[in-house]
Amino acid sequence: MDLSLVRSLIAVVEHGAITSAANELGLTQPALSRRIQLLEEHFGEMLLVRSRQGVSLTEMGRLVEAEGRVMIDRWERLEETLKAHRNLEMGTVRIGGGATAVSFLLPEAIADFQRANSSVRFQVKEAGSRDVEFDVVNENLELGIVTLPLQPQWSNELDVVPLVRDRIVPVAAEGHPIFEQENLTLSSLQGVGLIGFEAGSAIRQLIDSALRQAGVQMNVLMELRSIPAILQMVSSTRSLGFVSMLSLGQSESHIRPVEVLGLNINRELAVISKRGRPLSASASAFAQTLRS
Amino acid sequence: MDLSLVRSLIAVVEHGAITSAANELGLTQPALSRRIQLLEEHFGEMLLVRSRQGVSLTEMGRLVEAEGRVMIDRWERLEETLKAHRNLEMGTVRIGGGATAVSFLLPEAIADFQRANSSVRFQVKEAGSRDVEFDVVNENLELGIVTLPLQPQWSNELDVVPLVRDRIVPVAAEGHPIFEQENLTLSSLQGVGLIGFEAGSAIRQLIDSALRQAGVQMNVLMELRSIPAILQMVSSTRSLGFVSMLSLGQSESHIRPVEVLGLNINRELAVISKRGRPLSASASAFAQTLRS
DNA sequence: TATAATCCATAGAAAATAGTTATGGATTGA
DNA sequence: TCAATCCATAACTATTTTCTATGGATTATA
Repeated sequence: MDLSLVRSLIAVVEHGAITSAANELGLTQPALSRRIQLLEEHFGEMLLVRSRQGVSLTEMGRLVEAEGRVMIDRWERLEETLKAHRNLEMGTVRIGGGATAVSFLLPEAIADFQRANSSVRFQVKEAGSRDVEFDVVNENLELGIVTLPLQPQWSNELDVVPLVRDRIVPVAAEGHPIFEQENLTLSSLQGVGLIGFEAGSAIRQLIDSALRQAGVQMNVLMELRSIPAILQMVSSTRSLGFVSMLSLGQSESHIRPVEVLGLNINRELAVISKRGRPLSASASAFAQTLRS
Repeated sequence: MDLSLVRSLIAVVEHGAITSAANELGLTQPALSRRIQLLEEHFGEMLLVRSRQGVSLTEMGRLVEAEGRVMIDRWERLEETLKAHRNLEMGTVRIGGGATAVSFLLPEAIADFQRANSSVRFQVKEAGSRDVEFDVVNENLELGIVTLPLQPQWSNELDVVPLVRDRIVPVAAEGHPIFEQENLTLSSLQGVGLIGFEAGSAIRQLIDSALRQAGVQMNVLMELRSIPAILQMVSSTRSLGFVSMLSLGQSESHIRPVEVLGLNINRELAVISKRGRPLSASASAFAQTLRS
């Protein structure tokens, strides 16, 4: 199953003689002669007709040559493909992240990256941090952006690179009565209506535990998955929401953070990848981009 | 460019571990380990991630595996194809012959042959004997059925197997006045109207030289290529034709040979093939059929 | 007609490659 | 902690490939 034997055959056919083909291949004539014999032995067929004025293909030789060219071409194409991946001229980055990461970190990072490497494609999956961790561990995703800390069971299956420190703040629409009050404290939030992330999500757990710790019980009116939906709801129902500062940055909305004394919910986002598994060239390059 | 290395990779992937794959392949673990390393070296990429619980593919490994399966499949298909040709389950016989051979020898022979080897295809070229010789010498045809003798210039480029001795006879339609005469002699043909083969064809040359030798001058009314056309003309114009006995054998026509004392035109048909060039299995088998 | 030249094949030696045995490091399970 | 189980490495051996040298056969040339 050695394509280089087929390649020898093709060289011989193109030169019409073993001797001159051997020269080109940097072999001696007996060596090349032997290689053709090996191929003939393998297929159990004469492939060349030898004569004084060189050689020519038999019918079976023609079949082997034609199919051999295809196989050699595929082999070379495969080499090219691998090279292209190395040079970031090809490739797909499979990355997952939570709502914040996918909506407010990735778009810019991907745009940056594609400016330099326009041929690399992206598959982005939005899911809860724990789901993303699962997918990375199971190699469905190469990279993930998740809220720390990791699930302990997987912490030594993953490589973790801290990415950004993020703050979760209560928000309300401009003109909401809460902006009238000065020196808001935690207890002022008692019983206030809240639009939250769905139960079980990492960010929701952070918020819940922070409020529980402060002894505040808020009134969860609604649970949503996406940040834009939450902001929309905050705006139209004139209730409170908790969202990441990252999601307030650029958008020109009338939603504004509410300063509450003593309320400080922080989280850390990190890039994860499966430990011990080398990243593809494109994923590796993108992870680099993310970190800067 | 060794597909057996790729095959090793695939075996390893399927077993999930080098050690057990090595067992199946009848190799030792270090040997198989080495083969994978060779493949990795060739492509300049890690293809497997090694860990305590076996190995798994990298992204690039996946590419190599997928493409490798295709290439190995093609290689095996090629082996099958050659085997099929050997077993006459495939193949094409390219054969040429003159009008008589193509119309009156080949149909039956091909039918016989295909009864036993239904998958072998035929490409039949009808041409003058000299053209057929040319095509066989130039390997456009594998076999030819021609009138002997060969063109001397090619006689040592061709293998010749005599096939059948054939007689060329004058023919006329039943009821033609010539059948009234008894003891026809050559001189009775003097000036008689003749439908003949086209000038230059082997059979025409035979007839011409036989008549010339006998000192008879016939009157060539028409020159045609195909035997059915000649017979048709003989019938409708009520003139004489010269055709091979072979072409009168089976057909139930009202054309009958005319006995002329002292007129004996014979020719020998032979199967030719290019000397020193092995016939394909199907051509070889068909040549065998022809001879019987 | 002989002679030289040019193919390809073969034989035996040399070189290169691939495989085996033996061993070690690392991780997992008992 | 120990044994077991992976894979990697090293040194040796076996096999395969290539090279050198040669010969047979055919074609061109003297």
